[in-house]
Amino acid sequence: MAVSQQYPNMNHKRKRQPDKPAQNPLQAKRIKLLETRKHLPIWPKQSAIHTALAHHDVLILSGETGSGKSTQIPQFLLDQPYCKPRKGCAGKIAVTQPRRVAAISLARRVAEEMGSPLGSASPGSRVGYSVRFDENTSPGTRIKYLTEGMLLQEILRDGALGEYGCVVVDEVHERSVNVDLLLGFLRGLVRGKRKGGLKVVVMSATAEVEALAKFFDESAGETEAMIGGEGEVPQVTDESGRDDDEVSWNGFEDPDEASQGTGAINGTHNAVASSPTQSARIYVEGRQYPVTTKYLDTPADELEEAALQRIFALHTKEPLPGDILVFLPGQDRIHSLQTLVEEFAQSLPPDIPKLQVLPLFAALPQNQQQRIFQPAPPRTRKVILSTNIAETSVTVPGVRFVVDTGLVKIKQFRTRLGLESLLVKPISRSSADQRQGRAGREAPGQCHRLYTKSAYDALESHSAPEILRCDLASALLTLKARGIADPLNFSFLTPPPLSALQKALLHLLHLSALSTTGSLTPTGRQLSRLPLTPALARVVLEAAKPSLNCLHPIIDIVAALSVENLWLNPDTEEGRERAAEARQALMSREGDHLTLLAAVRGYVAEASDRRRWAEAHMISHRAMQSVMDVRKQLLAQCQRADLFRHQDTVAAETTSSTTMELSQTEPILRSLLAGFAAHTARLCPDGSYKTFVGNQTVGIHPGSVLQGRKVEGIVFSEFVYTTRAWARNVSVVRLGWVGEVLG
DNA sequence: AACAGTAAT
Repeated sequence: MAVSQQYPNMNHKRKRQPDKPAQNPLQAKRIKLLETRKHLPIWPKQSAIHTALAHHDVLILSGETGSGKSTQIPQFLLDQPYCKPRKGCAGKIAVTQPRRVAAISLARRVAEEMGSPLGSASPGSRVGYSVRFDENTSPGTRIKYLTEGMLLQEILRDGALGEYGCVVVDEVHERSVNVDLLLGFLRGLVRGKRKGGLKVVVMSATAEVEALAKFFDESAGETEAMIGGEGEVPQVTDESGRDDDEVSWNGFEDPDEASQGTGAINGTHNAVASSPTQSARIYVEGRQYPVTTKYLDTPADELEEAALQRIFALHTKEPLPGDILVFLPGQDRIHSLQTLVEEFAQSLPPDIPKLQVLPLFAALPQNQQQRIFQPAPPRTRKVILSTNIAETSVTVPGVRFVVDTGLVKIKQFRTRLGLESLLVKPISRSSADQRQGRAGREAPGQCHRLYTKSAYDALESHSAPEILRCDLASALLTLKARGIADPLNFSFLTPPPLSALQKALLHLLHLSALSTTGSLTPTGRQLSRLPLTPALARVVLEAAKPSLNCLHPIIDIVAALSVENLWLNPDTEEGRERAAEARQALMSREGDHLTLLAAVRGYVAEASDRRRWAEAHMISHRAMQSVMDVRKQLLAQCQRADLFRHQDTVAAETTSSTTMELSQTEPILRSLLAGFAAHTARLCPDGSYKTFVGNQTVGIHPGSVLQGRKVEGIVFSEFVYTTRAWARNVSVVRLGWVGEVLG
């Protein structure tokens, strides 16, 4: 949760302090902020929280937007006995966040509230943060905000997390894969009675406390998470078992029932002094303005049409100020609604304020995304057409009206087919409520749902946690590398189907990350250290072999593959033609991977103005900057792992890109095959491509440079199902090479 | 003509 989300009134006018002897400005700020802190809903709960953690190892804290929990809880805990340095434990506090920006902005805010410098600014700084590419801590750090992934990395170094006396896990209701893995590890540490003791605070929006309490409280039985031991697991076999791709998830209990559990503490001193393994619960209310919610009487035939009507009804009836935020499933429908609204806006009578339509989605170039933060021209209402990016990741200012189509695009991994599908689906009730809340951040608001009340009631209470929707190979490798001998019996908050776990183990076996007995191989250990999917990490290791000798170009390609949306996606026909022309010089006949390599090399070689180079090639400068970060990190890690020892570095650095293509194309494509042997297809007489493994028909994605080409074989690093099965990021391979890797 | 929800190591 971003700081700005928790402090709707953060920009209130500050009272001038009476004149005092010269004061440290950090302390002056701290004293001013203290007044604001005292008015947060969480403030009066401080003693209840202390009592709860004095008697329990686990506290489940539920509270909605505006309670102040993300900033205040760590400060409340700081002077408690379990946050004192002691034998086997440095007593620090870790606070995990699902997003980097949230970790950074919360750390910044808490440092201000504590009157402390931030991170490495001073050795005495008591607040820091740690996110990928940006570690900002000092020897004095007592409170560390970090992303979930960073804490998992710390578990790799120290399975007991001896640095911390308390771990606070925030935004658990979002149920990212990483938070689910962390909860399993933390449960193991608390139950395993870690040396020095460990307190865990799990923070969530209200609904799921019952399931969380059960997870931490239920007797361990036979499925304890074991850290530090590498044992035997059942034989990995090729039988895929029953097909349960279509997982239905029951969700959590009703919030009303959940708050009435046996261990509940309702904000007073009545802590239940039961076994410390029993978790405590505290509920804290949020702080939001009221939002009036309206439904359709009958389902809409055409959503864009219904949205258009609602937007114009609001615009003509409601006085300014008050912008409109519309939730749509994807870029295409945002664009079509934008066209409709802009056409209609031209027919508005001159006495009515103007409309400014602003699209918002992650792939949108940064400068266009920034437009939502700029004030509209006078007598103009903004209409923001957004994907679910505005649900949690971006807070749009000025919104008083939300229009919700009730749809979202969801990625689901299909275990049996080995592909991801990206499909438009109805949102969950909690998602609908989250969207509704976006209307009440600055003033009382309205939410207009473009579906009926009964449709809302029929929605799933929560969306399925990511761990039920993703390829589990990466998660299982994470578990194995952190000493979980038998990941099939790991304590998952929501255990994935056995068939999905087995399929992932098999994939890891094929990548030589696991042995046939299921133990982690030296290769598997190396793969787990790279910040890549197991398949891409395997490609990197393959390229480092002396026989292939192409680590430098493979790092460039892999870095580009692990970043989304390198190519800008114009929304007009003319734009698409311009883009094709701009990219002509980078295009490789060998496919998308060598085209990506040419793009990365071109950008690296550009000495004067890289932003202009990116714009001229219709490439996202922001994406390219992250490619540079990933590339740098991979180069450093490969250096540290001594993977460059067999590499001909002189040749890689001095050869021009064209010469390189001739000499290194084959080893590059062969390296890709080592990670993506199952993502290969051959050309059939009817002109279609069919996969070698599974014999499925697959189309070359319209965005590929190989689109429309007929070659004997292809390898692809992404396999997605949308309107049909598509191969994305595709390269040309010889049938003989595929035969070699498939045996 | 077809196509890309959102995070993260």
